[in-house]
Order: sequence, then C-alpha cells, then structure tokens
Amino acid sequence: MSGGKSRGAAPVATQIIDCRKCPLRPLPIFRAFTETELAFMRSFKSGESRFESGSTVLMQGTHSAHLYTLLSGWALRYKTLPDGRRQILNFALPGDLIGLQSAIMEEMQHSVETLTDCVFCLFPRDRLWDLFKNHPTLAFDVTWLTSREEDLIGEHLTSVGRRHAIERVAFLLLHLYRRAEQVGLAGGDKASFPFTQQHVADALGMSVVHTNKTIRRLVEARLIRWKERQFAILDRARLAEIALYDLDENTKRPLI
Amino acid sequence: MSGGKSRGAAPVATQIIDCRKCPLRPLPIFRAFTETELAFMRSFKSGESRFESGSTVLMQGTHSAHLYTLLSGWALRYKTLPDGRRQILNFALPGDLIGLQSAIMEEMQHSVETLTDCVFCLFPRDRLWDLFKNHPTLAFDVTWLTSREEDLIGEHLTSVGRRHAIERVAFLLLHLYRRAEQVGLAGGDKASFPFTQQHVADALGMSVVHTNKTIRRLVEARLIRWKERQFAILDRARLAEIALYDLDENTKRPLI
DNA sequence: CGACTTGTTGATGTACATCAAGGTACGTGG
DNA sequence: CCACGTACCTTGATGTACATCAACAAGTCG
Repeated sequence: MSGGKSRGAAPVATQIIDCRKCPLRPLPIFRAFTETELAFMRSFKSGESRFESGSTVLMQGTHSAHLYTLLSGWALRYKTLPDGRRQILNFALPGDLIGLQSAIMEEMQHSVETLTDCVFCLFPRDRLWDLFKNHPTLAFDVTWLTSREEDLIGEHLTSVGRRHAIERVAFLLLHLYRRAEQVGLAGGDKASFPFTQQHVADALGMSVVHTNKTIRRLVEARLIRWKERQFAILDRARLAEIALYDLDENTKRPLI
Repeated sequence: MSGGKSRGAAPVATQIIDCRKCPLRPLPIFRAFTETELAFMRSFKSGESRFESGSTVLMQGTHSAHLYTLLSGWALRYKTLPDGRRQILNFALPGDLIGLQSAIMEEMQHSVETLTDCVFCLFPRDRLWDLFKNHPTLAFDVTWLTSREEDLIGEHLTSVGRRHAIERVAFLLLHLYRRAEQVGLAGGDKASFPFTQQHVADALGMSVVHTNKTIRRLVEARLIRWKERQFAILDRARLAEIALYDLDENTKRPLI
C-alpha cells in the first residue's frame, strides 16, 4: 500500500539566512514585506534545519516545539490509517508553512516527510503568540496560508472523489508543475519531479499499477514525458482539458 | 451525480441575538470568552440572516461582503466540476465559520448550501481586519478554526482515498453523529439527520446505489438504524472499529 | 555479486458504477 | 376524492474501472 522508510534526520543549524535576504522573497508569487515585518521575521526565526531525502520531519500524533517553513526542497504531508494504508494530503514546496497544527493545536494530525534534501526555517512555537499579538498583518498571512491550504486539500478531495483516474493524474501533474514553476523549480514546460509513481498513487487513492498504466496513456498520447524524475509537459492545453483544470487563477501570497 | 435545486434565499434580519446571550456559547465544546471579546463580537456582528432549507448561501466563484457563522441548522460546503459532478467537502453545524475564503481571499472556491432552515450570524468582511488588529486572541481563534477545518477535510480525503465503501460510510455517519452531539443536536445515540443518501454519496465519492447498499449492510448488521431522517447508533464500538475511527480526542474550540 | 527500488506489462478478480424497475410517501391541481 | 408528478429509497442484473497478483527489466547500492 505505502512505502515508508525513515532515514536519519539532522536538525543542525550553521549559519542561517537573514529573512531580508531570503532567496524566495524576490519571486513574483510572494507579496512584498515591510521592513518592520522583515525585522520581526528575522527575530522570530530561530534557526534552520536540514533533513536529508526520505526523512520524517513531523509525525502524526506527536507535538513539536517548532513551526516550520520550507526553504528549499520538496516534502509531503500524509495521514496513515491504523492498518498502514496511506493517503498523501499534498506536496510541500518552498515557501510552504509546515507544522502549524502542532503549534496551534495539541498535536499533529498528519506526518511530514521529505522527498529531497530539504532546508526548513525554524520558528519557536511559543513565539507564535507574539506574532499574533504584535504583527496582525503577519497573523492575517498565517490565516491566509491556512485557508489556501484548506482549499488545496479540498480541490484534491474533489479529484479523488469525483475525477476518473486519467483526470486525476493529469490534474495532479499539472498542479504540481505549476506550483513548482511558481517557486522557480520548473520552467519551459520541464521540471524535476523527485517523487515516484507510488507517491502519485498514494496521493490519488489509486494502486501503483493502475497509476503506471494511466501515466503511460498520457505519455503515449504525447501529452507529457516523464522519465528518470525528469518531467515535461508536451501539450498543456490538452492536459488541462483532460484534468478539468482551470489554467487561469494566480494570486500573490504571503511568505512568512 | 448531484441534485441541486436552489430555492429562494431570504437574508432578512429582525432582532438579533447578543453574542453574550449566544445559545451556543454555554456548550462545553466552546471555550469561554472574556467580556472584552464578547463585547467586540457583539459590535462585529452586523446582523443575522435566515435561509430556508435548500438555499445556496454562497456560490463558488463569487465574492461576498460577509463572513458567516452558522447559528442554527445544517449546511454543507461543496465543489463542482465543470461537467456537474459534485463533491461535498464537509457538513457545517452550528458554530462553524463559513465564507472565510471570500473574506480573506478573492473569491469563494466552493459553494455553501443549507440542508435545513438555517440562521447565520453576519460579520462584515471589511471589519475582519479590525479583529486581527485589535483582538489577537480572536485572530488566533480564526486561525485555529481554519486549521481544524483543514484537518477535517484531510481526514475526509483519507476516507475517500483509502477507506473501503463500508468503512467510509461508517466513518462519516459516526463523525457526523459526534459533531451533532457536540452542539446538542444529538444524544442518547439518536440524532436527526437532515440529509439524504445522495448527500452521503456526494460526500464519499460514491454512487447513490452503492451508498444505499452499503448503508443497508450496516443496518442489517444491527450497527445503526436510519429511517425517515432519524438516525440511531446501535453499536458504537463496532461501528468505530469498522470505520477505523479513533473514538478518543475531543478538544475545546473557539466560537467566534 | 545479491538485494532492493522503481517501472512496466499481462492475466485475473472484484468493488464499485450504471442501468432498470418498482415501492412509498408526499405534494399538486383537477 | 383521484390522478399525476416528484423525491427518496430499495433491489437485481449487468458492465467496467479499478485492484491484486505475478513476472520481469533496468538501475542503484552496499
């Protein structure tokens, strides 16, 4: 059903990036921050943490002292049923907020695992309140991000509940390609996809075998190419059509 | 696939309830508010709105001047695909926040429809900023609620993606029963369920026919009873077992 | 080198969807 | 009052989109 290894984690911090120099911030997808906001973020950030590919960053049912932001790499969030079946909720890309649940509620309701080597920015959970109290614009951003995340999962749910296999696969691949594009990890209709067909299956509620056959159909129809982690879109319009995907829509978002 | 009628809406306000006298607030599931918080909520609340059963309260793609809280009744949130297939994201019960998306982002990404006659509390969208700025505890609550909603949808996604039909149905019914119970709409293992099997099907990504057959299995196994909108749990432990549902867990939550 | 991960493909099985028909309850207008 | 429609539930027959099983190829790793 799933495939969960869990190589070593390595939360070590060396020299950390000043939020003012954050490499993500210049990307057009992120809104501009004021100097005050940047100063606070810098003081809020308590460190960075590196995890190698395949590490479990947060575990369903546990509780972390930190809130994270993904600075570089790919990760994923998933839930597991008691008997091991696994559902990937979504993929995390640079700029995504991770572990808010454990900061705001009692414990994590899902796990987080890296797909590549990753760097996370660390924010101490107990200073989140400070953010809400003294930086309402940032608090608003946190809510915005959470609300957007909720919507993404809802879109995903609609896929799994009501789209056919080929529609689902087309949708997910297109979705991930576009998200990667927004953070500079894709371009020219090509992207490096660090996940396997098993991951796609676990995200779409399908078996690996059927996932494979479905992907092959898209490849044979010359809509995509995907080999050795290198992904390419050959016919975006047709792909979007199959996916019932709306190619418009694109809003600026905050990067806390 | 779906079944969407849309009777008339009637956003009329007469005398509105003071938040200090909110009938929901005393319920043990909601956290206590300070006098300051209550005073602000009262001033934030701009009215009430009644919708009869089957009304569309908010429409995917539109934009509302208000943020809502469900005061009484049942509603549901759903997305539709361009060709009409419909996925119910979740059900809304008294105390639930509705339409935050349209308040915080550009437009609604899903629709909201009432299942019974409903009363909503109205909050003007443009004063939400005031809440974030001057009432960080409430801002925190909004985030909390959003984060919890995200988790519920994630749980739902796990159901649709990885649970079998009988597990899904058991899970949903148990889940809804417990939520109803928390807001005083159920008790003694009995509840009034205002939705049809078509709704269950649209929530679980199944056909009505198969939903019916699955429900019958649960009835014939004497785990539940469900007739004429009257629902009863006969064997909660067994039902939870089938649903792979964790009967523990129960946290206080805010009611903004 | 074997062990393992990932992708691929065909054969078979099954959980579900679709189709079809009928039953009950409710409302409507004649 | 009945005749008629409509909403919802129910059940059996049939079809299919998917899962499961099995086997193998190619690459990687220790």
